[in-house]
Order: sequence, then structure tokens, then C-alpha cells
Amino acid sequence: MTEPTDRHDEGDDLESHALTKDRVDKYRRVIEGGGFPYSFNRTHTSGDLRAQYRDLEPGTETGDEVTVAGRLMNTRDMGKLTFAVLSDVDGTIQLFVDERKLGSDAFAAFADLDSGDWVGATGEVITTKRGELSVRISEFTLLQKSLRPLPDKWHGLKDIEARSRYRYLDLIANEDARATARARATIVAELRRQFEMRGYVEFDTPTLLSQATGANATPFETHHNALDLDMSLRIATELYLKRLVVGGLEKVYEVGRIFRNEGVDATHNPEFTMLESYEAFADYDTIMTLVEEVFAACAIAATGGTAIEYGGRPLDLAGPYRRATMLDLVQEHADTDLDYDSDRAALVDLVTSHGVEPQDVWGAGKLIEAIFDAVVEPHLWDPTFVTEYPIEVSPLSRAHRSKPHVTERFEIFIAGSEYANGFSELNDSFDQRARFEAQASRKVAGDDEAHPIDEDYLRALEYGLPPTGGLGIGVDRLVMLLTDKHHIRDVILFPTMRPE
RNA sequence: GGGCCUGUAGCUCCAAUGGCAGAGCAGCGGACUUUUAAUCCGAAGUGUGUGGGUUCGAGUCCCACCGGGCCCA
Repeated sequence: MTEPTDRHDEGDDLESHALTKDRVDKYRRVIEGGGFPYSFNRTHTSGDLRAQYRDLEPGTETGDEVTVAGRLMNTRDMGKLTFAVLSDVDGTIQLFVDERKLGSDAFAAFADLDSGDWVGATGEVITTKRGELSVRISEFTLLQKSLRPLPDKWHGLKDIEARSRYRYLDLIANEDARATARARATIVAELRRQFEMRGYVEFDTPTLLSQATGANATPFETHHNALDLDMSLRIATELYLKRLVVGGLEKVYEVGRIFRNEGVDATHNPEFTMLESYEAFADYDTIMTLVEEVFAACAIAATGGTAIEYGGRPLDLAGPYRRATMLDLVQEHADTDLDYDSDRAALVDLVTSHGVEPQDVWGAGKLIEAIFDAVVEPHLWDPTFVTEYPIEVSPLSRAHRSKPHVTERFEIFIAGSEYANGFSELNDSFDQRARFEAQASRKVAGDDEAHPIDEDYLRALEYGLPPTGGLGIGVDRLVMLLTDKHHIRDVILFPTMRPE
């Protein structure tokens, strides 16, 4: 993609390139003739027209005059009659450009337009002999020139790098790109609607922190000059939202941008969107039910139903979902009877036999989770709540009310990937301090992603966090699932990329 | 970090073993008053990601670099 770069860098290149020189000349003539309009009064979008004039017979003349506006996509010049496709926010509408209606001067001026130009036009709503809903125009206005040629009208823009880097072109050329962007907006709106109608209230928590907490991840580091303070971008909203519950706000959530300084691949972008929610007096069972309801509602909002396809395989998001403990799943899939009390050497052998190299600091909990990741996770196709995560890997989750070694924590897996994580929140400040200290000692032992001690959060807990059920939903992943996309770049309009 | 693949015209894609770099669409000129990726005729044009190397000759082989994709850790 060096060519577009060069032309971005050298402004006069547009005039030296055969494909853009004529467009620039036409642009200049408009400027010399008074310039382009600052606004335009449209009466109907293409969607308005399709809704209002549905099922007209071929050859209908409605007598109704409308004004439309959009980007000129494709023209079919028949001599004294031209058909043009105008693309607007709702879709497309055909312009019926008849020389007898428009006059020969204006007709010639219309022929001078280029694909990509923004055009406004007024005329009568008709249908053609073939029944195509059209506007037979009596006048038109060039609203702005497009100085560059559009991508191929049929093949569109395919290269995933070009589509991501020049997203505006992707949106112009590929209907699916627009549909996906809208689906994302629909899903996020539905998420908010679901939480709002349950009495949750959305609050903003800080992005810029002196210490990034709430998850095991590497943060982006930055510096505040005036305070001469090293700061991090947040890696979770968790501990701040729980401070709000301590403060008595009781049912809180945030759809927030999260930043993690990690690799980029099909399911990871350095900045992504997570919904976190916390509800006083709820436990993880309540939250699992909430997830079932919210996921089903999002599926219906995005696709019209809960039965979807992902990568060609059917999937149903109607609840209730299967619930199974991590240990049961590991024992089943790895065909073993090892558990949290088993000899460490036996667990290490099992982990190693599945191609994972255990670290010295890993205890039974981490080892069993490693087996789960390798052996169980890829096979969980239908929505499954995996419950009872080990204490060792869950420093913010409350210990299980009746079982040792594990917490009241779940993650939901669908189509082999994780979509949400929730638990009965750890609200005992003494226990939380002990968990933090255990994490700190892991850090000393070389685990870079171990959770740091957050003294201010402990102080908040010491004022009392009620029993609370919490949740985190990976919004980008959920959008991927519901739009049948398999690369996170397809659902993030402007993914993180190397500069050209 | 490792492995494999990949970068050719504005867009989508071809180019046997190394042998004059092509097509479709777009663009340009012309015909056509009911097209739907319109059709037909004509002319032209521009391109091998960057830098080296091997060779009489490199899109093709080698090295480095800059991007991108997939798989693995």
C-alpha cells in the first residue's frame, strides 16, 4: 500500500495521476464558480422512499416530488437516459435521469459527475418498466467532489489490511461492513437497555490510573507531566465499580474501553470494550441467569432470534445454559481422577502431557486451569457456564460457600471461546488482603501479570462491600459471535495498526 | 518469540521450467430513452512493497528491511 501513502504525502500528486486529474479539474471549476453548498435539504432517504412506496406497479408515476441526497455509486448511461445509483445512510435509490425532463445542459452536467461524488437531486417518484423504484430528477446539485476513484463496484475492497486501514472505503464499498458496524451499535444499545431495565446505572470510572488493577494483564504506561507521575491505562473497571457499590450505588455498570499491552491477533486488539456490572445482594447464580437473559436478548436484537450460525455451525443462545464445574469438565475431557488435593507431580505430568510447560509457581489450581484451557475449552461449542474456578487463579472472587480450593466464579464459553466472566465478589477485606499478598509473592517469583496490592481498594472494602455479584462481558467477542465474524478487526472500526 | 504463506494498474485477479508484464472492472472517446455488474465499438494508459545480490536476462532465485495473513508458544 505504498501508492496511497505517497499520494497522501504529496498533495499535488492528485493532479499528476490520470485517474484523479480530471476530478481535480472539475473540483476547481466548482470552486471558481462559487463553491459547494454548506447544507442541503433532503426530504427523503432511500429507506423512507422504499417504505413509503412499497409494491408500486412497474411504470408508475406517483406525481410526488421528493429530494434525495447521497453518494453517486454507479451510472448506466443509455444515451439520452441515464440510470444512476445513489447511496445514502439507508441503502440505495435509483436516479432516473431523463434528458427531456432535465434539459440538455443539466443532462450534460450530470454526465460530468464521477462515481463517489456527493449529489442531491429533486424529482418525481416513479417506477421503471422493470419496476425499480426511482426518482426521475428535474434538478440536481453537486454537494462535494470525490477526488479519488472508488474501489471496484462489484468486487469491492477485499484486502483485510486496506479494509481496516481505510475503513471509510470499506464502508463505502462493502455493504457488510456497514451492516456489521450497525450490528455492533445495536448490540451495545441492547446491552445498555438490558441493564438499565434491571435498575443498573452506568457510571464512568477512570481510564488513567497510577496503578492498573482488576485483572492480570500488562498495562500501557504513560506519564503525567504536571504531576510528574507515571500512570497506566486501565486494564479493567472492576475495582472502581466495586468502590461505587461500597459507596451505596448498589447496581452499577460501565461499557468501557480497556487497554492491555499485549499481542495482536484474531481475537485480541490492544484496546477493546468490556461491559462490567456489579449488583449488591446478588451472588454468581443470579449473575449466570442474568447472562443467559442478556445474551439471548442481544442475539434477538442483532439477528432476530436466538438460533444463530457461527462459522457455518448452528448455535442456540436461548437459556438456560449448561452449568458444569471446571474440575468435572477436566476430569471428563482429560479422562483423569486427579483433583485439587492430588499430588503436584501427578498434575504436572498431566499438564506436560498436553503440551503445556508448567511454571514453578503454579499450584494445583493453576495446573488444573491449564489443563482446562488445553483440553476442555476448545470443545465447548454450546453455551456453557464453567463454574468453581480455583482460588489460586481468582484473586477477586469469593471463596465457595461449601467447597474448598474453589471460588464462586464462572466463565461462559461458546463456540470454543470465552465471552464473560463473573463471580460472587470477594467482600472480606482480610481475605482480599491475603489474596493480594499471595499475588504479590507470585510477582516476586517472576509472574509479571500477577495482581498488584491495591491499598486504596482494601481501604474501601474495610468500610464494607455488601454481598455482590459481578460480571464482565467481552463486547467485541460478543459482536463477533452475533455477526458471524472471526477476526476482531471485523468488529472494531479502527483497529490498532502499525502506521504506514 | 518460532514456523508457514503473502505484497503485481485505482479495485479484483492471471503471468510453465528465470525469457518483451496481462485481463476484467474503473477511467477516456463514440453509439444507444427503461438499465440493474447495462450492452456494443474504439483508443489509450498505468504497475511487480523497499534496498541489495546472483544472472546475458529477475514479478519469478538469494539476502536484508517494511507491511499483511495463518498456525504455534
